[in-house]
Amino acid sequence: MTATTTFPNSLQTAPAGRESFWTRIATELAEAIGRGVYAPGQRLPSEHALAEQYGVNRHTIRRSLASLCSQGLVRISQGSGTYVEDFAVDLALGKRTRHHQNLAQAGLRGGLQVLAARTVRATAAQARALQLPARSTLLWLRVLGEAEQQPLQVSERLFPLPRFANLEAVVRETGSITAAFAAHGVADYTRRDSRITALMPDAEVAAILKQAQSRPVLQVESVNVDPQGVPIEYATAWFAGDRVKLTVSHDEH
Amino acid sequence: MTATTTFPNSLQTAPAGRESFWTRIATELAEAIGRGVYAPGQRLPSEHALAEQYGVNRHTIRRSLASLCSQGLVRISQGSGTYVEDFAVDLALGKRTRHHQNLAQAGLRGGLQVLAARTVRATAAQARALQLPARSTLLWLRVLGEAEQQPLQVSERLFPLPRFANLEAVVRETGSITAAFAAHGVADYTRRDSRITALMPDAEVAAILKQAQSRPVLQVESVNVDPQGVPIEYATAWFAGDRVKLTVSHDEH
DNA sequence: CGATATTTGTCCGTATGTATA
DNA sequence: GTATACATACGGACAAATATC
Repeated sequence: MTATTTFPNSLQTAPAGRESFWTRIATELAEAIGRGVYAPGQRLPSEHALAEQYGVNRHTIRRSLASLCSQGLVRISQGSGTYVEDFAVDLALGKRTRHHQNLAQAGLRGGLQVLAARTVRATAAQARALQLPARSTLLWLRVLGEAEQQPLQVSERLFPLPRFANLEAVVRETGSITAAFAAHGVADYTRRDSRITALMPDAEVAAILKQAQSRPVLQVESVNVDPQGVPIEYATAWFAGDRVKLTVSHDEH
Repeated sequence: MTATTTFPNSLQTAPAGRESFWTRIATELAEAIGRGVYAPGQRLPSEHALAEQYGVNRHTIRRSLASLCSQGLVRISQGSGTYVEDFAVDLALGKRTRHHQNLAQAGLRGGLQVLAARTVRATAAQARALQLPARSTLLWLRVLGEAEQQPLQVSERLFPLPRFANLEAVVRETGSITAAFAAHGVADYTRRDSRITALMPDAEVAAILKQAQSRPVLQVESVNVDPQGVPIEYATAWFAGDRVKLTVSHDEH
């Protein structure tokens, strides 16, 4: 009963040269979902309730919801209700995790984009993970992973430096870590392990992921090794908690 | 300077029949860490400052900190300070995930505790996950997983009902799902897959995990199957994001 | 398991404003 | 100006799926 005022009940037909009611309501609902007013997985008010709330007929609300459904923002379930879609993407987390492959499997287009690059000295923990001497020189990349123009993850990746000197340029060109490794003679690589936790993003990560700082992120630390078992990458990735679900398959072995 | 009142400065020796100063301070600090007063990675006040704050000798504080360090809650670094460990527990997530085994591996004591139980009808999604007809009767358990008196996870678990009719009683007795399965003729079981995401807890989950509602949780959905591949459990677990890190090892296969 | 309430899906009809021929 | 086609919006009725007790 709060937002009724935006829709004057006196004029029941679409405004003259302006957009239609159902379009306006659809965008309002989409924005509310984006702001977290309706959290992922949560049920929207019933069509009847929304109709009353916006002061329009139930059919008008149905038109709006159908639009949101076709956009993939909500899932309509007969007899149950209309729910905010939990996750846009279901990413596989396994021995051979590849960003492009993951997206292709989900039927999405996207790639990696280098946001920043520089050379750094390894901290104690980083050096240990990469099995290098402390304070070794490393290539540091901040990389954005997108799918369908939506940011999915941002990651900070460290590579041993004499070996992968030209890596940044290749990643920028191809948008692929796999391709960059291949250009440096690493035809194949595997993920040794992944450490996953949930935390709140800092302002920078939240801004890059285009999500509210009050929404959580999945942090995944991982080490990739070449076929000889030599660590070649130590990465920390932050995934948009609302847009990503990580699936671990245990069917191997 | 807020909690000084609980420690009367006039009485400097250990209270008669009550717990010792260092134990009391240790639990207070642990609770403060749990409530997020001291965030993961943050440096605690110096031993000198804590001693002054609690009105005790620095050695008493050292005793408390040593205890917390042995419990894995803090990391003491000479010349630098005492830091809240980012994660108290590193849990393995694999084909054979067992709560007790996980805790034992981390050198912790703990178990499972049935908070609530009832029989429910399967929703469409649950029935699909368990490969059962819709609206099948299921056993529903809400289970708390603790380690060292600290809540680590709370889970909602669904079991097919004619088969596991007596499961609740055995779990209550033994504090172990594995034992309860064994009592029902399931000597071994494996996890088929896990779907992981980050989200904000509702008031109920936050209360059970004794964490602020503004701290994120890791949600893990999983399906366990018996040796014949028949689903026997569909579980959704919420882990305290600040106290748990999930490690996925990809070294199999 | 069954009865009942809730919620979405589909159909009917009516009216009005907009664009086009 | 008139006729036609189309999009939008309202009101009602019932069916189908789901939730609740």
